[in-house]
Amino acid sequence: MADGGRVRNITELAKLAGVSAGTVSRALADSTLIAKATRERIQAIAREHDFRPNVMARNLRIKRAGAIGVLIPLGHETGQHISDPFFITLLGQLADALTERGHDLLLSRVIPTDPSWLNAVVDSGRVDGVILIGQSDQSAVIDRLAERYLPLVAWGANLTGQVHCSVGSDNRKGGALAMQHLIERGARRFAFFGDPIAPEIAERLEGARSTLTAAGFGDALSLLPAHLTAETAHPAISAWLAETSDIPDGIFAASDVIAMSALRALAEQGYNVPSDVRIVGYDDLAFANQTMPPLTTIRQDLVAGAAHLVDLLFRRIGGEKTDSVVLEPKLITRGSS
Amino acid sequence: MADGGRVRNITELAKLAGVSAGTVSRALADSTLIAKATRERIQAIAREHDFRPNVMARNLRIKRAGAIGVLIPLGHETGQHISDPFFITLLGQLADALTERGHDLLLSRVIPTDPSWLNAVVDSGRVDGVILIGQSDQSAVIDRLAERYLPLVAWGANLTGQVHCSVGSDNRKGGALAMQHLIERGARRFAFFGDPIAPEIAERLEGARSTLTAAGFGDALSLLPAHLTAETAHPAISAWLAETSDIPDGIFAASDVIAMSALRALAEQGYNVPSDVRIVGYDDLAFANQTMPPLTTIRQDLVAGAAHLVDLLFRRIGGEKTDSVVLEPKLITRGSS
DNA sequence: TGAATTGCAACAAACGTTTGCAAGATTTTT
DNA sequence: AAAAATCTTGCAAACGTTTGTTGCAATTCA
Repeated sequence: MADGGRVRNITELAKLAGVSAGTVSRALADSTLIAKATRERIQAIAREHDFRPNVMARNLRIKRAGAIGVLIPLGHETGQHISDPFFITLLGQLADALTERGHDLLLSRVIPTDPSWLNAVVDSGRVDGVILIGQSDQSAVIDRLAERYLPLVAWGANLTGQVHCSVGSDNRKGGALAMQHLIERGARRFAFFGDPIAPEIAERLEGARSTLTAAGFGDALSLLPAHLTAETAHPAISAWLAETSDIPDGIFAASDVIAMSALRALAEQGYNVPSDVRIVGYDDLAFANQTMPPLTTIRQDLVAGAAHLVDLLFRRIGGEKTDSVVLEPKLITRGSS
Repeated sequence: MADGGRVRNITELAKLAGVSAGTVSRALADSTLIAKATRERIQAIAREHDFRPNVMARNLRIKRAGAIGVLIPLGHETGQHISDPFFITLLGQLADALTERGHDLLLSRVIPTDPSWLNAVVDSGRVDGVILIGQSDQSAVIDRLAERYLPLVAWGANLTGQVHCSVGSDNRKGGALAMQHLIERGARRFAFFGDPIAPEIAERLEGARSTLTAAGFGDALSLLPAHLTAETAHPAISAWLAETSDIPDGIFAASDVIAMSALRALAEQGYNVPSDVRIVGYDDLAFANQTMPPLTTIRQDLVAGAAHLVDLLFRRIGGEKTDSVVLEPKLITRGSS
């Protein structure tokens, strides 16, 4: 108690304890270089005055930042919002994993205007490493930085020839699984909802396409390639449905968010899911089994993904040159198909 | 281009430019104390070498942190997750508003074990101010800190006698609006889904109760007071519905997340919404008009809320002793009632 | 008892900035 | 042409830590 908050720095505390600043520093770090008696005395005084050493000064001296930058690059579409459930789910996992490792999470929603957006945060010295949630259309920029800056990992696609370390599911395989399932359920006219500008989405589309052609449905795949956020998906899909003459009976949505909007748009226009149209989503977010009907989807294990991201990042901070990780996607069958 | 990344600090750049470190510092800050010619020359060199001054050192000297701590206190229930859509929606808004003001967002999901959890982050000097998303059951702890630490604002309830500055909707009024609406739609047996341990929820319940008694339905309100997260709500509600003999025909859920789970549980047990049961939620999150049927709910304007939070915070950082803000809740009528 | 070892704490130099002050160079004024 | 005013830059002291080195006592050893 006493005069809580009086002591502003380690030197003042030292004066109070009648020792030098260095001794206080060591004492608070519980260093055995300081006699146990004085150590405990100093710690007691610190506790009494509710003193905590300034982290910034410490970090400056130590040459570490104590924080990890988590960036959400919104390259192609500024409308895409940080509150996208997918981002958020991953973010939550990251927050937990990072605090567990004693690091803070510095969140930045960044719209890459000039190509130095990434360097700005890296070179500022505020962070010990960077986790990118998604590559957007910035894969080249990321690669260029990755050549000189090790502690950087990204959620997303693992393209051939890619320099930077990524974690993501096997999107091609995921796309194949989804299409396979739709075919098995008897769908014959297919559609893909999603914007292949993002490499992940492009891969999902590729997987879907090749499965389709392999099964002999070569060109039965329509495309709604608009960039679909939680906000824009529903009107876009409604409009598309209205103007499309031959409604598909098997829809593969590039994300659960899109799938959910499709569910709603279809219901509004009087179609029944799954008897008229079957839908498969992607991600298996928390809400996927809350929809009506519950959503069949391709599961990406975000818990494992987040764990991988921070594990790889810390190994890279330690100097290791880690390889990318590709997670196995899994079909979760529910009511929508 | 050249040897990108060579220059590690301002002194090296100074050597390169043939000037002193101080001059470089001023030049990069575009201070008119430095001749325009040298200023531009130095800036050019800095650009060429892709140099950015170390933010940590700068902040230490300047005595500011350049970051705002955003804390999510999970007092009563560790199970509640950061990915709760409500938290996230607010978080996204905050991220935007803070970066706009040139501050980083330091995210912490904190489980208050000992009562110094708040002091720990405040006294560490890592942040210029703190925004709490929700008070959980820690109102007393928050108040105690608020007495000595000005730059602190919280989303949540504005209790009488409360010391700390808060932003939130008029929960009592919101509760009243919801109940009023259910009554008008013809409901006669009411239920409240939510845990009044959080002060906000308690106020919503109070508002609902007093409206009910005023309308002459004194004790027609059943309570499902379990703590309801996105994960736990559905099973809890399903169980409650199964064991309750006289199902209510008007449900007021303390949050949209709970309402959504209720929608699903009711559908599964064969009830029709809104003809059998009417439901009103709280929050008006993005997904509220995506449910089937779309959710009638009490809207909290989170965009305005977030704007208020950062505005108040920065005024407090500037030394002003601001008052709390109470937002007007608004009934949004949709298909579920 | 004198020398060698150990334990403890103080000193001071970093970490990479910013900024008040002072000094040298240039221009303006009288 | 000398004095005053103005520009421009360098110097050095902070900011609050951590940590290698040094010095002094107290202990152990021969």
